[in-house]
Amino acid sequence: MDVTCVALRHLMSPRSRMDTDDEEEEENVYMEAKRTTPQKCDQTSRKDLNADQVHITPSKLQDRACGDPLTPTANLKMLISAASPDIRDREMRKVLFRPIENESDDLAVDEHDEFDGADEGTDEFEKKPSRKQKSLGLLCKKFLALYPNYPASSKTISISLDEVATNLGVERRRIYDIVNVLESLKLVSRVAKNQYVWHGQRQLRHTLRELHGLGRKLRYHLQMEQPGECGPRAPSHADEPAPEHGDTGDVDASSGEDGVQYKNLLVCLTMAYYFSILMLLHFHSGPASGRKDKSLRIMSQKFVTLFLVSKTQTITLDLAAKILIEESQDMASHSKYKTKVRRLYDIANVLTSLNLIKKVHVREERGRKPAFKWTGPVDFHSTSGKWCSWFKRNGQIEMLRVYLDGMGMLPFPEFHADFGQSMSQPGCPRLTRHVSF
DNA sequence: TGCTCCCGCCAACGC
DNA sequence: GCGTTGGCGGGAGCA
Repeated sequence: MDVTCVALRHLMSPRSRMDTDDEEEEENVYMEAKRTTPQKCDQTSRKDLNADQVHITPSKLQDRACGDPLTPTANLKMLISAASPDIRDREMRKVLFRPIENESDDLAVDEHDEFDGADEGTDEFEKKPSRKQKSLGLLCKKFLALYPNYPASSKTISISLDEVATNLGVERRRIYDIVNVLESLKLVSRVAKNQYVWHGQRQLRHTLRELHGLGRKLRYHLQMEQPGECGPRAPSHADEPAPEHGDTGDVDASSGEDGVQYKNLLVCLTMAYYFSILMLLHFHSGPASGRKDKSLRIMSQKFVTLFLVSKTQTITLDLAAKILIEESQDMASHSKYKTKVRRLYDIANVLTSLNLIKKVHVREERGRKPAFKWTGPVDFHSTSGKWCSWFKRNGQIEMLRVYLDGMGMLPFPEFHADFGQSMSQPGCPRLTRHVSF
């Protein structure tokens, strides 16, 4: 594949760049490709240059991307770009914003994905864009390139679906597909008709922790271990184990004040337990009862949850579809199954663009089977010890919140806010006195 | 041939 | 009524 971008170290010596073709460079190319302007350079013609020619200010080629390290100006730009995420993003947008119809190969820099090779041929303008060029995954990459991964929390980035659809040269329907999946991971949230707010991956780990907690609660992990077994059981709380995060070991119940705190802690945990049941009922509303329950958003959350509770973190679409069909208690007709799988492909494409999963193959009795492997963060589900310090610092209310958080019971940001607000109202601690056990 | 998934119809939803 | 949202499945591209 053509090397399309340079690593920083090459800025020190442009000539060495042309001589190198090792894996490290490839890796840098890949990492940088997400942040810098993807470029397609005529590598072969450049290799033909001799040493003297390299030192001559090169003529500006029509197709040469502005970051081409052969020109001093471009070198400067690249240096600035490397130092400034904003500039990198802007450069990225310049390329990605081109309508799909004119798109040829800019995203082919990503050698790790399956969009590779979508750019072959020189007379792309004559051709109808290929299926790959119009894929949801590629579209999602373009969408993601519009916004920073980790925006400053003080900055609100609004997304107008109409504008995005126009900019990316696609129908709004396709943007809905992407936005729904992003919304499931809280990378965006809907604020009004046609209007979303971009959060980026700021809350991603938190969201994953919630989903992981939910997955454990819903016993998805048991189904992942026994794929041949029947589908998800309705959440039964009668035999629910004690809360995993209820580690009270750090609390000294023997001393006077701490003893009172300890009792309050138990009250809180009891509340939390019953509250978590209520939240489960809210979040996991059982059989698909309406349009909303079947939405791509929910399906995406459940799909991600399956990865999070899976030991191998590898799931075939087949298995995921089966679990999800069982869960919604649809009759597992072939048609329903196919539809579910289609949607999972959509979701998987977006998750792949987010680098949260990647496509792999698993060996089965009847040969290889396509599957997806989780490649996203894995160190998201440890809250042990955390809530005890919270307890000491902020009292039981805040601790309760952290506990629920650890259980995956605070599914929505607005709920965090509401919860925090309502629980901090004067007199709120009285709530604990209303609970007897 | 089976897998993958784009595309757009059309119904639910909400103002 | 009309614009928005999104479920759904036909069918075409691709390996």
